[in-house]
Amino acid sequence: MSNILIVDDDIELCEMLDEYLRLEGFSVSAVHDGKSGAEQAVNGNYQAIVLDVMLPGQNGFDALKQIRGSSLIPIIMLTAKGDDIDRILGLEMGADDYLPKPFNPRELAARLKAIMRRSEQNSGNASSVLEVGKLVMKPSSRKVSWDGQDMSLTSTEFAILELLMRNAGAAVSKESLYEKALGRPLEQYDRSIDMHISHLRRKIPGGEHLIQTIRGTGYQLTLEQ
Amino acid sequence: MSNILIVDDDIELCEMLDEYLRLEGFSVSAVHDGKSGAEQAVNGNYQAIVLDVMLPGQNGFDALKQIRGSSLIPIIMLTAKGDDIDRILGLEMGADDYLPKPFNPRELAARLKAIMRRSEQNSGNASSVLEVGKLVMKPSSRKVSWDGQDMSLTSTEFAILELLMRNAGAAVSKESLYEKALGRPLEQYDRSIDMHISHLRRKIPGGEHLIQTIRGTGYQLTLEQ
DNA sequence: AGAGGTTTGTAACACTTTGTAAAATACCGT
DNA sequence: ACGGTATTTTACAAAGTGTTACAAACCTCT
Repeated sequence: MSNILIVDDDIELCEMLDEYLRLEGFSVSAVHDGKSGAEQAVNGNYQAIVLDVMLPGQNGFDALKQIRGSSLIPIIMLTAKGDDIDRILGLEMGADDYLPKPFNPRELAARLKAIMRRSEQNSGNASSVLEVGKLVMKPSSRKVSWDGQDMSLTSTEFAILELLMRNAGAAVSKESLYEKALGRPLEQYDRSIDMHISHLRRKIPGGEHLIQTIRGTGYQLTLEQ
Repeated sequence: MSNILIVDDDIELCEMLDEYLRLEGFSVSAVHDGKSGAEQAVNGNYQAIVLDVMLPGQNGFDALKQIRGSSLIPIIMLTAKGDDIDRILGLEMGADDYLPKPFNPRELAARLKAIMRRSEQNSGNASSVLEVGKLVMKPSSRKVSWDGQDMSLTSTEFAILELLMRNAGAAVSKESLYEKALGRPLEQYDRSIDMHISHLRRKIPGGEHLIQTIRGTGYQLTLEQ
């Protein structure tokens, strides 16, 4: 059964969606402000979130950021006309899809199914645990272990390692490491990523083999040991 | 660079999209019927497909099915106004997204970026192993061994050897070695590939026999030992 | 076979990128 | 504001890559 959380202050809309989505085989809950939305969203009971941009108190963007801080749960944003689509879908915010109001509930159902299908495909291992050899990472609880032993990483090291693990076996460019892990573009003579890589290599046993340098390109996590 | 294939019989629309998507940093090609669309889509040169539902000859759904038969390339369907059912069908048939006509090109660009970002994340693809005689290469773990013994190659040497191994038994032109391994065009008096080949020959036991010079063309890995 | 031109092999050097220690700065909870 | 941690900058060493130069191999034409 797919549990959907709707976060919208329009109570009538929530009831209507509840009714329609139940017919489509979803199970629906609703809350009406961003703060409770963000709290509920990450409690692990839902498979997808429908999140309105305009909310009383904390707005939808803040809620989105807060949720993305600890979860990759599929999120559809309900936007007002004219909102900046690029930002909503972009890495900055990280929504999976959006739907401009007013919308047809059938379309919401279709998009919900689509993003849930995608996220199902993505997480071969349902519980969103990343595993590469003896390295195990749980992004939701921000824990990493090597061969069962917990290791302590700083948040930047964590972000970099997460990116590398999500692309294990393939090179990740420095550009995208800066962009996605540090949230800023790579500038000339900027060496921070190199420094963090250096630290990671030292912290992870066998790190110098695990994290390979692809000169002129970036870094890569090796798949086989 | 991201190559996009547009499959739509509306030539004006194609030109407009071409223009707009180029501004957004995509590289665009267009074909105008489903049959060529399906053929082009799977040739490996594109990172995403924009596919109209209404096409002369083979319609968009057939093309979609055909493409999905052999590729998981990201596909956005362009649907006619009003046909929710078609849209839903499209998503259930394995399109990654859809956009009802008429649409804002910005929205297409945003959705393209979104699905490409997703598919980039997904491709933790199975690690293939390349074998040519006693040479074994695992690109995902960046390891090469000769007769079971690991050898250490630099990134460029690795890239060149990978290309040669993927085309073992056939000549690989210097042009494509420069283009694909060094990521730049071959310029006059540029000898770097020759240097790297020289190093490779020295590092690989029996390298002078293994890597053959095809004068005036390029280099080739011999199949027999 | 030999002359003359072109392409390739490789050593030596020049330049670029990366590794990492250490210092400087930013950040955060108290 | 203070102390501790995290991150970025700086500086220099080490490794990798590109350029130059010349010798060797090859091709073409006579």
